[in-house]
Amino acid sequence: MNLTQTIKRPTLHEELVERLRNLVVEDGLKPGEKVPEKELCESFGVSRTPLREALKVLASEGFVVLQANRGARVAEVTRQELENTFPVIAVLEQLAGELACQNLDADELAWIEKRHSAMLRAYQARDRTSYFQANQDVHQALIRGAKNDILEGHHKLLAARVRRVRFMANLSDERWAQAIDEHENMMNRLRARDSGGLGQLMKLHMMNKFAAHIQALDAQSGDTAAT
Amino acid sequence: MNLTQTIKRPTLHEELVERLRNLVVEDGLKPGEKVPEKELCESFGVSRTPLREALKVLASEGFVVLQANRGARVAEVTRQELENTFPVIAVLEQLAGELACQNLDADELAWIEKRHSAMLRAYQARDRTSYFQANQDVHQALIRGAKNDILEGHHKLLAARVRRVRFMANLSDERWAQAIDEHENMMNRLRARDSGGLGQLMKLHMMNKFAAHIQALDAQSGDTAAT
DNA sequence: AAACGTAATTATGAATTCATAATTCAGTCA
DNA sequence: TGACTGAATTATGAATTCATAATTACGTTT
Repeated sequence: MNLTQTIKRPTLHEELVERLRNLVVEDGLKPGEKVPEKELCESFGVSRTPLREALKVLASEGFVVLQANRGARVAEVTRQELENTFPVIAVLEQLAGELACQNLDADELAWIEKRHSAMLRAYQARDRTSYFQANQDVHQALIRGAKNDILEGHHKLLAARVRRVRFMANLSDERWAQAIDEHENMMNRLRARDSGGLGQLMKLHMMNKFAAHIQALDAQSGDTAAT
Repeated sequence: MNLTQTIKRPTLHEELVERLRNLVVEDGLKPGEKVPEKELCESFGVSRTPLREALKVLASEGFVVLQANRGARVAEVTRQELENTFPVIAVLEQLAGELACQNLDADELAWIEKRHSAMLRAYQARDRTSYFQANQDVHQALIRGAKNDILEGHHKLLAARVRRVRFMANLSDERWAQAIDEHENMMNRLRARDSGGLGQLMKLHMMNKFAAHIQALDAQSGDTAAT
């Protein structure tokens, strides 16, 4: 019996990092907005010290920007940043695909098959919410399956940063069909344990996804500019 | 004329992050060692608040480990971590190579040629220190040349984490010759602006380098175990 | 009324203080 | 002697305080 396990009591600032990051990622705080130290302190019931510690961490992760003597602002997600982030995520997914082929165990593969099926059903029903959930589950399981903490950690951070841009509405019928097709191919490569092939496909899948997003962004800003 | 440029006065904790990270990377604090808050405070002439803020950031970057109510320890570089980090660096360098081919300007290319030549000369003279410097310059310039801040930032962090392991002594004659050969090939691909080719080569170059390091590590620990 | 300058207010970075958890060190008993 | 107990000490996390920079509010001048 292992008695060394301590009671899981995360320190205050760690919890705050989580909650603040969520606030930023889930749009509780809008980009460019000033982070209201005082209000957050009382709403969380903590003093400024741990909150500010958390802000320093968030800043190093790129979610907020610190200005000397002017506090923190929620970082804007610029188009430039998106265009820089996407290819990095893509190569990380490529690596994840390669490693997952080698390291996935049977249980994990079964789970992925299950979520993949759920994703297909969601597509048939044109249920965007379920689709996105299942899709994210598949990708996450592939990353996990790579069994590489460093890879997982960096991927998670980058993914969180782009998740702030709400892409769900951007999914066109054509792109959706294409994405489904790509996922089918990925599953085939995975079942065959073709690591190079899966890696290539995942990278391509990501690049296609991102290209679609950028295109949608452009169309959007074009609209806005025209108005 | 741009008058919006502010006087570069970095905040205390930012400076501390730099200095502490350096201390860890450059081995001023040994892995596993407890981080002596008090001494560092007086040696830097600051109070605990900014120092602890810096430690939180270092922890999120993986250089130190925080234990609740037991302060910070310098993170150990485990073999597992090295084996996980290497492939991630490798794919980032691959991407950097691809992007650098597309985005390098003439000045940057000239600088790389210069440092590449210096590297060759250092090899002829078997001058390890100069070789490592020139080699690092080349790689850094290639990363910079990719013109992708996200890529650069993540690469820098990962590179710092493995730099803590002192590999210089591990360079065998065979591996050295091979590395030089790989660099020549890389330069040829770069001159031809063959982005896919350079990417492939850089990834391979990294994987070979890392394989050699792991081998050396094994030999070393084998020795130690035998003694 | 608009623009400027100055005082009041607020927000921020950093030092200090405080409560508590961890560690050290005696002293006790087997 | 050596393991255990419990008080003394130290270290740590978090709250509070403090000095100063930034912002706002208010008069003054034109």
